[in-house]
Amino acid sequence: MPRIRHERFDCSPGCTVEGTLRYIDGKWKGVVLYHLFEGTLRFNEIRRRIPNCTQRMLTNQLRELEADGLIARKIYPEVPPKVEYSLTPRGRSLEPVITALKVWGDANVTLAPEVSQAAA
Amino acid sequence: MPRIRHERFDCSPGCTVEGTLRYIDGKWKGVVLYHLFEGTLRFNEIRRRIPNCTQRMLTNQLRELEADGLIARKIYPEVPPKVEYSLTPRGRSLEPVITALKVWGDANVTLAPEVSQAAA
DNA sequence: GCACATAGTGTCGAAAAGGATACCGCAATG
DNA sequence: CATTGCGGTATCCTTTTCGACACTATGTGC
Repeated sequence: MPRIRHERFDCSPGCTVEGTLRYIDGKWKGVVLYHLFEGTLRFNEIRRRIPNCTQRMLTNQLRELEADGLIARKIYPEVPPKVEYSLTPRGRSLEPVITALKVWGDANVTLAPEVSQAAA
Repeated sequence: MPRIRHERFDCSPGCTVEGTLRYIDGKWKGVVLYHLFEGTLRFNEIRRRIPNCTQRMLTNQLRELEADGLIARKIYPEVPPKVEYSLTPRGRSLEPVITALKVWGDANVTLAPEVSQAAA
């Protein structure tokens, strides 16, 4: 479950902003959503796209996104397990938001020079 | 200091999304930014607009936003202290992002029933 | 028989975020 | 003299988040 940022969302006129943030807040949710905009992916396909994320964390994030109705989880009862993740319409409706975040990020999140080389 | 979501932002194609999130992540940053879009505000003016936020947390969030170059802090060396907060150009450039968050939130973050009647 | 791939789960512990409360100096106000 | 408003700090504590690591069952290939 994501951090519950405010138990009530009428605290202030801008609180739906925080409300949206509550859905995409979580260390890897933004990236997961981003990759799912490309299309349906299996668990390990996502995992390979986000190598820094541990299996347990990925499971957590996917479960939270599913609980929030943003992604759908389809299990194929085969014997090498197969699970596919895809966006729900609600999840897909986040696209402009993610896009806005990406646009700003591309312009402003300078993959910091000292970070990109040292990454200490 | 905000949570450092990823020490590297080249981990995955969608990582600038997370990079942007890093700036606005923090329990009250979204609301603070939202209010500052209205114009310059003094410390206690912001505080009164976000009554659920404690003084310590507000100070923290403002300091982080300042450190990230999103807001400017102007101190008037008067004897009843006076400090004004305003957006920097960089902060103002976040407006489309905050707006996208708000638009989605207004449509999808259903203010809990008892809340939405109060908001009506 | 052994390792590998699949999609997870369980437990532990460190670190960070966030909340509660008390305190600061100073001026004006009552 | 006491209180209020200003813009914070300092301290303590709880909750949440996140990462490391080990473990599961099943089927296939070697």
